[in-house]
Amino acid sequence: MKKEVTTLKKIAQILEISISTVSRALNNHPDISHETSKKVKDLARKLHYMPNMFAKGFRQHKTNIIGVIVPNILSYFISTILKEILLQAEVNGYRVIISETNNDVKKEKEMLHTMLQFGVDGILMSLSKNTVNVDPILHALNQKPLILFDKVSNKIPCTQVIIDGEEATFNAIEHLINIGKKRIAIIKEFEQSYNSERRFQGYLRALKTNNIPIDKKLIVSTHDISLKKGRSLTSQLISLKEKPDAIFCITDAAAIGAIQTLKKFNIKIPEDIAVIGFSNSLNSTIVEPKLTTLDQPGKRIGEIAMNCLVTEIEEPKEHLTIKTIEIKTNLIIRESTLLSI
Amino acid sequence: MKKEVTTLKKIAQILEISISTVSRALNNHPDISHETSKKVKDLARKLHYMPNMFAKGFRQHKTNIIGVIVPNILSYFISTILKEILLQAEVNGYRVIISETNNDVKKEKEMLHTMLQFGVDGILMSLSKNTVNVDPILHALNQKPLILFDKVSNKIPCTQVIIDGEEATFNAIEHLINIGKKRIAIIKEFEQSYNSERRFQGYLRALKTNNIPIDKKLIVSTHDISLKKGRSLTSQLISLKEKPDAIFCITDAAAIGAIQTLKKFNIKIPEDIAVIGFSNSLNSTIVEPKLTTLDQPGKRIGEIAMNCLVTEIEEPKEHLTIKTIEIKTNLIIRESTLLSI
DNA sequence: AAACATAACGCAAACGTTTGCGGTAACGTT
DNA sequence: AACGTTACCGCAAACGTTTGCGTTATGTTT
Repeated sequence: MKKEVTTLKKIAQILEISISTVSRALNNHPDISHETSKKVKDLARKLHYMPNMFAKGFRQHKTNIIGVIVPNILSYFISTILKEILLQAEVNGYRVIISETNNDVKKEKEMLHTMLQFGVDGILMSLSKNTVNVDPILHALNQKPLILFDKVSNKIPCTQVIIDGEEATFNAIEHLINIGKKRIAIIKEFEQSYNSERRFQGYLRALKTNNIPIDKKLIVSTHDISLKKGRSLTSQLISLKEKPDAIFCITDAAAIGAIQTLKKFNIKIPEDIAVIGFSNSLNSTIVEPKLTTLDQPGKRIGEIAMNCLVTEIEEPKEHLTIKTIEIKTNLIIRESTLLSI
Repeated sequence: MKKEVTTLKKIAQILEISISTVSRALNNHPDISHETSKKVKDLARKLHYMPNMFAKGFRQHKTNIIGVIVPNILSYFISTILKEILLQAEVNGYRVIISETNNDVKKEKEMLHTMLQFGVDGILMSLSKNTVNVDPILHALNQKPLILFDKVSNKIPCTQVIIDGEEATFNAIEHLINIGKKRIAIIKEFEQSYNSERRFQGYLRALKTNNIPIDKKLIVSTHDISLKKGRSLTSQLISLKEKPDAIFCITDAAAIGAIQTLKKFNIKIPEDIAVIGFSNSLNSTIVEPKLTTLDQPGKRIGEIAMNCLVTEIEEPKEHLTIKTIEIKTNLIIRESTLLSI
């Protein structure tokens, strides 16, 4: 199992030169003659020399590891982001440690601590659902570059990368209005959800802009949005005296639940009630009718977040970088809002 | 940004004792008096002491990092495994570095190299689709504990954790036979896919056991199984003179494609043609009719793989551990095979 | 009282790498 | 001939931690 490991020392001994020369040769230091440089490199290759990352990281206080903390790895959207983060990390010569909080604030704090202790060069993080005390994060931010994505908080002064949910929702609602819908319901989360709240703002603005009165009965909220909640809240909506003629859900899962319930009660989609989701998840094209939804470009988020982080790591500023990058998104129109006129 | 960092040295200076004593105190070495031990620990806490992992790993040649290499992180099944790996890693005090190969053999080799160079304590790996040259993996296996899961190869002498696809498929096919199906088609991958091949063996055995002749026209293969391929291969199947009365797909995605095509041609599911998939993915309950499928307990795989690896790391043997752990799975019967008799 | 055991701690080396500084030789310049 | 320059290389310290061994003081046994 154990293998003889080649070090600079060994190479130096064989070649009868000093360790420093070997080190410099391998790092292309100009002080080394082309001849020795070549000898060293050849031997290093032959002996399968691998620099000991620990000695290296130990010396130069740089680990080339980036920590990523997300609530739930099972989410397709998150996976998309992770995929791109991994790619960009590789391109930039970093490795990635991933941790999951499962929306547990205590764990979130622990993971943050572990990562710092481990000496990551920077942190990419998506907050868990009920992070109220941001002190641990501020503390981390004080030590290493940290960037928030998707699930963010305006209480934390750092670079944040998010989807422009406000405008996205605005467009989606206007699309519903354009196809003649007037009683547009929304299924959302409670106020503490940043994303939900922004989407709700877009909903309100679209209605206001188009002079449609706001009916509080058409605004329903839940703590844990899901397919099941989509179903139950939809039952609630269609039992109203004045039914909605469209339902906007801040999540594809909820939208699919809505569709299932509507079909169960033989309500025609989109003629009677149109449905829009949010995410452009895989399921949105499997469900029938296919779901109109808002694309969530996870790739872009991952790409931007990672590149911002690398910049902050490699070009450290005196003061914290505070900026919010909002990524525009597209409405993908499918059968659930496609009126065949 | 930079923060004063507390080291053993600093604590030692303040307390006017030696560094070794501080180290031992924090590591609960018996040589240290309870009194000093307490003083040290108190001060350490007060100064937010964090052991420098690099100095530590450097000293004891142990990183407490485990490398995970998978073909594609976007797969729900893989995500499930990863989720459990992360959990078990945390429980056992390890951190996890994840890399994606995207089924690129060259990248696979690189990742392996990087991980070894980085000094991971062990590797968990799922092979990419077309890994033929296993030398790099053998080389890695020679240096550190390595365990394969899901996508494995019998050319590599190590612990392997897989789903018992043979028996699973056998059960699925027998289920089809039990509901009266006789011309059972299979949509699979070409021979080089280990998993596909094992499932195919189960298919053959089930037919043989039940004295059903094998019709080669009902066996279709592809290199890249997917939803689209599920569609096209199904069109191919239903254009046969003697149509199948059931289709078994080695993948949920392909099965959903099959369902879509069957519906398009107004073929009744399951009366005319029944469909079974493999994975119990999220989509399998969204599609209509809901898909009968085989559960893939990713959680179990992740759990077992991780625990085996930890054992191999912490209790090293002289010889390589060679064993294959096959996890049984359940048939989940849903509408796509539910004949309402 | 001598010999020994024990508890508690310090010394110093070691892990593999990087790097500032200094040194040597060879050459070119006045 | 004396000096400056350049190219190339080695010495040794440093990073923070662990650990074998040595040391001291104290207590215990004969």
